Amino acid sequence: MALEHAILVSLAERSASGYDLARRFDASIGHFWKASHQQIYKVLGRMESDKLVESHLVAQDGRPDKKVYAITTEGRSELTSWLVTPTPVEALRSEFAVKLRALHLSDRDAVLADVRRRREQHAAQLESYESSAAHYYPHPDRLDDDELGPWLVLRGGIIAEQAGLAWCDEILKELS
Amino acid sequence: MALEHAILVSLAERSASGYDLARRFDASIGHFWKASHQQIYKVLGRMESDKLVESHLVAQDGRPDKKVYAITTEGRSELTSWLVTPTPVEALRSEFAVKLRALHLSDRDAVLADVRRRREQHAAQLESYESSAAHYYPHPDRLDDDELGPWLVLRGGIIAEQAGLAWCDEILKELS
DNA sequence: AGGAGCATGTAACTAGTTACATGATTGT
DNA sequence: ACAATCATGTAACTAGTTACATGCTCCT
Repeated sequence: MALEHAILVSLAERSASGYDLARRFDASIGHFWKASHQQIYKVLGRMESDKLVESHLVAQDGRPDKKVYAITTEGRSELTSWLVTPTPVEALRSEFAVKLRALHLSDRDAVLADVRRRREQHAAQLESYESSAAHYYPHPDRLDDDELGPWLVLRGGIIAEQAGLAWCDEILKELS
Repeated sequence: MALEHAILVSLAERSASGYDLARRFDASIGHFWKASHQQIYKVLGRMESDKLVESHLVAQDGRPDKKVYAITTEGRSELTSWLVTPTPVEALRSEFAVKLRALHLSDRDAVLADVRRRREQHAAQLESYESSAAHYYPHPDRLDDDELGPWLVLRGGIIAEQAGLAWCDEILKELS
């Protein structure tokens, strides 16, 4: 399961509670790996019994206690060996492509509206990635060692959104 | 569940057995929606009890009998209403992006080898899409009504593979 | 008084994967 | 003799989603 590994990556950077992880997944990593808090709590529980992570309770004032998880030595070695295994190409699953393929059975205006919606979503996501890039990496030609990975991931997001946008534009050209 | 709808699209074009569907999913639709034969049989069973499809046995000589499924009127109306509902943007899940993000914890050569592998896979897939396009749609400016959808889907595949390739090249440039 | 944010979870369900199981025919 | 193709499935498991559940504090 890759969520486990995504959590290990995140905890390797900094220890965190389930709640913290859920927020991190909403922000940075979450663009490439979504996870709900329910799923995170469940997986953290299993990871703890597998000794990949360990937790200790931290009392806070004015806020509920939190259970802070840290990666263990075992977790780190699991992470290291996962990092160097070849990654299987992920199967892309596109409901939209299935609908588009059935265009001749469908309603042209409905498809058109759907494509326009998608186009706007791609445009918005692209803009958000680009402003992240400008904000966090103003000098992409001079990146620290630990910035290169995140930067390249962000570039991947930008490239993917541009491609999504280009596809929508091509569809719109054909349909309207 | 979108597999149900992908099956309905496929059966709306032509009736088929579970086995036939599995092969179709391996070929055209499968580039955008993978499904194993086990899963297809299971879903077909449910769809039959839901009256979206109906089957009859066809005896063949020299080959095992097959159960040919056809879309029902109810299936067709389900399909029609699904086709016009707005499509939620699919969350992209990239194990590769998670690994790349952890580049500073990883082995540079292993990542490099992985990226090269992915690059070749994208290149191979792109070539396969492009030869499909050249073969099935030699005149993309004069497409029949029922060809436009599949053509646009193929274009989406081409655009996505080009983007994947471009990303790999950018990573390779940074890493080597 | 009400909503947002902090914090943790359980339960039930749906979707998808992997392993197992069978058996005939056709081609090398 | 052996592998590939045709043909259909079951069983066990893993991953992920949706709905439900609780309770405190801070801000408006």
